[in-house]
Amino acid sequence: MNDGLPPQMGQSLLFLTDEQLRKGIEAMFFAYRGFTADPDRILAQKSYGRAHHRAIHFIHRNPGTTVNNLLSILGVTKQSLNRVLRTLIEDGLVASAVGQRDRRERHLHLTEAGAVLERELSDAQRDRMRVAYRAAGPAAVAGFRQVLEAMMDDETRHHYEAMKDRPE
Amino acid sequence: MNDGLPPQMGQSLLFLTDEQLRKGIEAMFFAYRGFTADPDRILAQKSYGRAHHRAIHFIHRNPGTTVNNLLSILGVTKQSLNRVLRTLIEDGLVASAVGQRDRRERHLHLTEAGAVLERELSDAQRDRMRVAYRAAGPAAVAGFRQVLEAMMDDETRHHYEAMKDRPE
DNA sequence: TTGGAATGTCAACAAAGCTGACGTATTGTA
DNA sequence: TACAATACGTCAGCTTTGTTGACATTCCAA
Repeated sequence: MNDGLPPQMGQSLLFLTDEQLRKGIEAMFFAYRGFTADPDRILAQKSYGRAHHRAIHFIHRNPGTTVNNLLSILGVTKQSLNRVLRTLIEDGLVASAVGQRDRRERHLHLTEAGAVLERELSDAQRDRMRVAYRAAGPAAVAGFRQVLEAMMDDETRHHYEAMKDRPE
Repeated sequence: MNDGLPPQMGQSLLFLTDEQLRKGIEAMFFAYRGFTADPDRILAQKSYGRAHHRAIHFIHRNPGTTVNNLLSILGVTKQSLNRVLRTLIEDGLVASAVGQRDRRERHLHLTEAGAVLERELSDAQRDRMRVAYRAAGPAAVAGFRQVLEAMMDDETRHHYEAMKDRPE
């Protein structure tokens, strides 16, 4: 649609044509499918879903997080999270501990079994990521991260940056 | 976990540490939420969902596509697609035409009303994409696309590339 | 001590995926 | 020309994961 750009526009803005943007949109859609494919296969075997994966991931990254905090990271309702959390607690993958300072709060941790599953899932997901990173190279990876960060909502980016540099 | 790399590894592979990969994983998760947020708001007003958006998008990109082809692009079952397609046809956004060469096939097109909604949705999604692209710059965008393409499944990448350079 | 915040639970519902089975029209082939 | 395969649509039923709304419990803090 915006092809046939005026020549004086030069090459520098070609990446902002509708066509380029559309390619980026489709790349996001197709890549996200690959991104979730490997964990999905593991989860299906254990009758869990993506929601369980997300809960496990962010509890692992934020050990001792409260339910409310997890809620705002994941961006779902407490009822929805609660259903997932309940099965994880019942199955002994997540431990819920009453808060010390504020006993209304529940602090969440992975149990050993939970950590095992977390590792299995993140290994699978990292493997694909590693292949993609290696194929694209360090400069591409830096660009990849830059664009993704710029795509986030402000509040979301806040969450992302808050746990950005926490070493494992 | 893979921090404290041996010095002989140098800087060149630092982007493949578990920590870097994890950041990429979280960036994908958070960015995808932003990626879908704007269309989702528009769709919710019209009681449609993401599945409708995807169907509309790919019918727009592949006018005259058959149901089977759309199925393999979207990677869902025909029952699932059919439910969405039926409402779009009933609502007059999509037209289904019996094939000329093979009368078993149905060829799908957007109606004018369908094209209007497509434009509204893709405008919203492109706007966010444009802001992100502009913030990150052309080099970052190239890297972004490279990594995403490397993340796709082989079959998926095939679909992606098949409609890659079709001008609008 | 009372109001409000944090948490949890019950019920009901919707979107969107899945499997399996079946019907119909059409096409290609033996 | 029969018969098998293909393309599509549909019915029924199930799952995951999201949503609202209503309500109870617990507990901090004014």
